[in-house]
Amino acid sequence: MAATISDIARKAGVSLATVSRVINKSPAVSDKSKKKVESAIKELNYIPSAYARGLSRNQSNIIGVIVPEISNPFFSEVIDGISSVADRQGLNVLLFNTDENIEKEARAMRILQEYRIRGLIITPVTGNNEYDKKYVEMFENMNLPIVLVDRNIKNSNFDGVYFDDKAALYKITSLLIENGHKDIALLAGNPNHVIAQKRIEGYQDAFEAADIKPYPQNILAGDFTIESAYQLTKHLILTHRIPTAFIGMTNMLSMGCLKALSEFNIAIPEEVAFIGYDRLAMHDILHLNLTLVEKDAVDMGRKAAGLLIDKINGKSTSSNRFILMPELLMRGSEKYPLRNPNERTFTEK
Amino acid sequence: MAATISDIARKAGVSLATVSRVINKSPAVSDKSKKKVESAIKELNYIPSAYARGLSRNQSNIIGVIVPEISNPFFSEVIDGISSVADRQGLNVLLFNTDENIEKEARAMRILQEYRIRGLIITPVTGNNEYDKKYVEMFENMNLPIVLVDRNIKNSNFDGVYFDDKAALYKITSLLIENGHKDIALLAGNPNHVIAQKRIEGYQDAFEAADIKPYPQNILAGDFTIESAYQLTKHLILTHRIPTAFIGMTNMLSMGCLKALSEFNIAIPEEVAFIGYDRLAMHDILHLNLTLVEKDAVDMGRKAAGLLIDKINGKSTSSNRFILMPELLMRGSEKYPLRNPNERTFTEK
DNA sequence: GTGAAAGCGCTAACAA
DNA sequence: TTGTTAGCGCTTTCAC
Repeated sequence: MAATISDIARKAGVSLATVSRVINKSPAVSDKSKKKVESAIKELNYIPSAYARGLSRNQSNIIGVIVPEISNPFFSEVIDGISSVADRQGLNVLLFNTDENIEKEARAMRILQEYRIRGLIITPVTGNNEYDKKYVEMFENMNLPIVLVDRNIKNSNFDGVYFDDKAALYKITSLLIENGHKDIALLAGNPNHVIAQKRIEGYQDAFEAADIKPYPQNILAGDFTIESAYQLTKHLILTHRIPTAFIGMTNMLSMGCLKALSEFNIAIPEEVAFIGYDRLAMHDILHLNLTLVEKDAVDMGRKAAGLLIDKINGKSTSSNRFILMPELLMRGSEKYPLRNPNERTFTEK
Repeated sequence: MAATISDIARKAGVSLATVSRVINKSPAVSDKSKKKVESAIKELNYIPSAYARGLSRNQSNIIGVIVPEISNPFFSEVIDGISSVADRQGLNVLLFNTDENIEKEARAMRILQEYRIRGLIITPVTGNNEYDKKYVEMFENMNLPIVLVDRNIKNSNFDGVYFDDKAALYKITSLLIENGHKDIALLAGNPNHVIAQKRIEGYQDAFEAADIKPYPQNILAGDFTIESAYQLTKHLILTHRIPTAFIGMTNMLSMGCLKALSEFNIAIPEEVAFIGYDRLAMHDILHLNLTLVEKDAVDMGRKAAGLLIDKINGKSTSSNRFILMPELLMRGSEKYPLRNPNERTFTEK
């Protein structure tokens, strides 16, 4: 059995209260008592119980972090950012991975409440529109500081750190249009998701602003996996034609699309233009000088944690929502292609 | 204030014990009481306190997970594997990221002890040989089920899930030698680390077995970052010559090396052979058909969690150590190059 | 500067 | 099947 505070008190010849004061660095303790207590602590290798403390203070040091896909680099970087800030504040991170699964999410939320967490940082599972309405109730019932990351909940307005994806798509699309593109494919993920909808809007708005009609079949709908983007791109190449430009709506979708392009040896930017999301190590490594929207996940995590901590401390200022504006990193892959790859014939590998 | 068990008892007109029984699914409760309790729970939105339960049971449901670099895909996948298994067992994951920093690691360990965790899964910080000795004491003093992942501690023998990196390097190097290579550069990370040492041994043993003397300057020592591998490769190319083959000892080192090769437009496998670690999405995407050692991080995480749970349950079988044997994924990049890039002149970009 | 004692919310042994 | 009660280890008031 681990040593308890009374073991220390007995050993040091003082009361429980004094030991507690030493542990909590209360100034009102004589140096002599303090010394005695400290050496007893060392001797018995005493480590206070988070449970006893939590119970008696009726408060925890835990924040909950719920992500939908921990092995996605975006989220592991978000966690990195959160964890570094939380650490500095003496808050500990209880982590849950939902795998985009609503039941898992609900279970995680429940468990976190058992831990009486101080606050919650969550990227909610998406794709179930029915469920979206329940979030609002659920979150409000929890009566807990909550910060969302990257995904807002439909028809609601929770505090959080978001990225203006609509603006990003608008910017990307406009840039391409300015470069002479009209035939622009969009790897659009699952269009039932808010994520996708906002971005598609941005894409369409840019066309509208330029007074051009986009080809509806250029919006390649599927899900958010690499595989889906890969298949859709391949299908487009084999059965239709190759547009002059591709847009990857997320890093996963970009990867799938790039994979297909590479498989057919379609060169960027000589044969097609490409603009994606997120700077990935692989781009640099391969000298793929892609023009990109930069989305700094670590920073988003840090900001989310900062926001949460402010809320925990009641420092809820006017701005409890960060909406990060997209910046384009221009590297040339937006240019109108020199050659038209449609003159070649493509057959399944 | 959250509702407590006594609120429920009062509301349901039963005793605390009965409520507790219902919560813990004890069978010895009449249907009638059960119903009453359950509806009271629902009505008051009662959620038991993990602290009170932990204190009274003197036990937690938490396992600690300590990784040195959460944004490294290897570790986020390990966490993915751990978390999926832990979840199924009703264990919650308290996560710490040490950033390869010993102080942070010590702090994490301390906090985890405050939570009276059931067990610990850790990839210890490396690089400080002095400190390595302390681990043994520290871990043994904690008297806690501990499972290491990927890194063992020097001169010790902790349970864990390891990968036989020495065998991997032996296999890689032998394969290259069989293909006619003699001039093989090894991106070796920091040779003070156990990780690096074992692998260098494998490399050297393969040469010895083939009765060839390796060039000492082909062991490129630095640290484990992409940048370090990039600089070392670049330096080798500019100041010495280009070997016929490169080996990346970790995925990070491979990336740095590939980046430099790509910068000089040195083609794989036409001009140099390359063998790396870990299948990364980028390889597929870019049709870099690299021959690789496969290291399944998610699986290592799952195995680690399985091992830990067995230890927690006292099912410590004979094998509390997994040493995964490397498998080579052969894709052609091991071949002896067709052209000799040394005939070109290389200048800094 | 120090100590006694009540209480945090729950479990579990015991009694009924 | 149910209830009573004594803790679990700590914090915190209050009195000294």
